[in-house]
Amino acid sequence: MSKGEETRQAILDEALMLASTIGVAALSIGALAERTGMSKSGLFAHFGSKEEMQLAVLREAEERFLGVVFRPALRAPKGLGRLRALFANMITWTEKSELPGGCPIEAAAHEFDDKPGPVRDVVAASRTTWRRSLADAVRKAMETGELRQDTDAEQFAFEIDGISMACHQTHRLLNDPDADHRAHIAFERLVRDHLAKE
Amino acid sequence: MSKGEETRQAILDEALMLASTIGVAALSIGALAERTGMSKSGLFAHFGSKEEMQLAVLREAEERFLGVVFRPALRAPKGLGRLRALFANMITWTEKSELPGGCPIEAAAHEFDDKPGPVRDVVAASRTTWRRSLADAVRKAMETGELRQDTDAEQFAFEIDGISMACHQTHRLLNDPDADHRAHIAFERLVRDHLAKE
DNA sequence: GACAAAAAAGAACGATCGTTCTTTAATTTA
DNA sequence: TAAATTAAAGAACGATCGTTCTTTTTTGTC
Repeated sequence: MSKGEETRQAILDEALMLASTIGVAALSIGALAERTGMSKSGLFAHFGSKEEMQLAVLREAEERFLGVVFRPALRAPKGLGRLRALFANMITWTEKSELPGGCPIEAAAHEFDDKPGPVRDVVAASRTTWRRSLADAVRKAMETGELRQDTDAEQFAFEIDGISMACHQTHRLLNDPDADHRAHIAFERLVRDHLAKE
Repeated sequence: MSKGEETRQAILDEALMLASTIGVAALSIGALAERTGMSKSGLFAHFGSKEEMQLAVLREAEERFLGVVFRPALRAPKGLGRLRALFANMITWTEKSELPGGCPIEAAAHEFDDKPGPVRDVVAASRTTWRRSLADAVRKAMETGELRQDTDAEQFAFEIDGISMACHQTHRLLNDPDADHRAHIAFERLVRDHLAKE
């Protein structure tokens, strides 16, 4: 890894932590430069524009998300077990990744949902892909016969996402330590409602 | 209503629309002044500080929320009917209120969850109160015998909030017109799972 | 170790930020 | 309508924003 790539990675590490707490939209070149001990122009040169920096941060966040949430879940047995693993990883991923303020993609989803442009496109694509991954896992659990055949996989994914967001808000804004527990209760109710008769 | 109050209200009207699309944190005195056709200093004088302006916007948003979501639902029969009304109003309230970018409180909840201060406090209090209102409605539906006695009202409120957030994201970021429909399906599944045996 | 290439710093730009003054205009009260 | 009060404008402030230059330093290659 060349020196350039190395510092770029160091910048992104710091940027992710910062974006986690203040959001992607509020990321400023100056603040990030100060955090990394660089000059504004030196840091700027790595991206060429603020927008490119935001895109790089989101791509990095997505890669980490996949590495911490999606890929580890593939080791779980295909079907309901894997779906449970995906959900559990989804709930805890920011803590494991030392992102002190929650998921940057989730933050960006709110900041850019009314702001057309490349950043919004990347965020929307990321969430769409993730929804599809969840729905695929649900369908696998239908194929194994664990979930009912008339299960609506997209609806299932929709509800999982909702539980995750409620958990996030309950945990981060309302400071309720029971948030994760509530999330699991909600998830298991969702599963039970779609369980195939044994 | 004096001239001062009148323009202050006009400012808040515009501020809410703007906050709906760009968020409460991104609200700037200058942009708001331009939108209302006022000078920066003239507008500024109505609040005294940016933070006070943000607080005023959030208080105004909450008041409208209560006026569009909560109070109308009180006309529905106490119990499950009222709970359904609360949920339905919750889903559609920003459209009815001509807030083109969704709920400003919801936006602020994400922007300020890691930013201690009066704004965060107001947002957190608002969400807590709303959760409590939902839980109260659930308990009323238990008293009427419509919902099971062992229903966890706080858990119920948690899940309603999740459905609402998933709906918001599905609608606004993913541009899926089925979002509201999915939300209602999720809600009715939630209700059915807690229905008392007839 | 010399040389080319890459990385970082430094300085400056116009713009906008929140805020503070002073001055003018509009409104309310007497 | 005159006076007193309030509302709004105007100008300026230091700070920060993203970005563009030029210059210096560091890195990789022969």
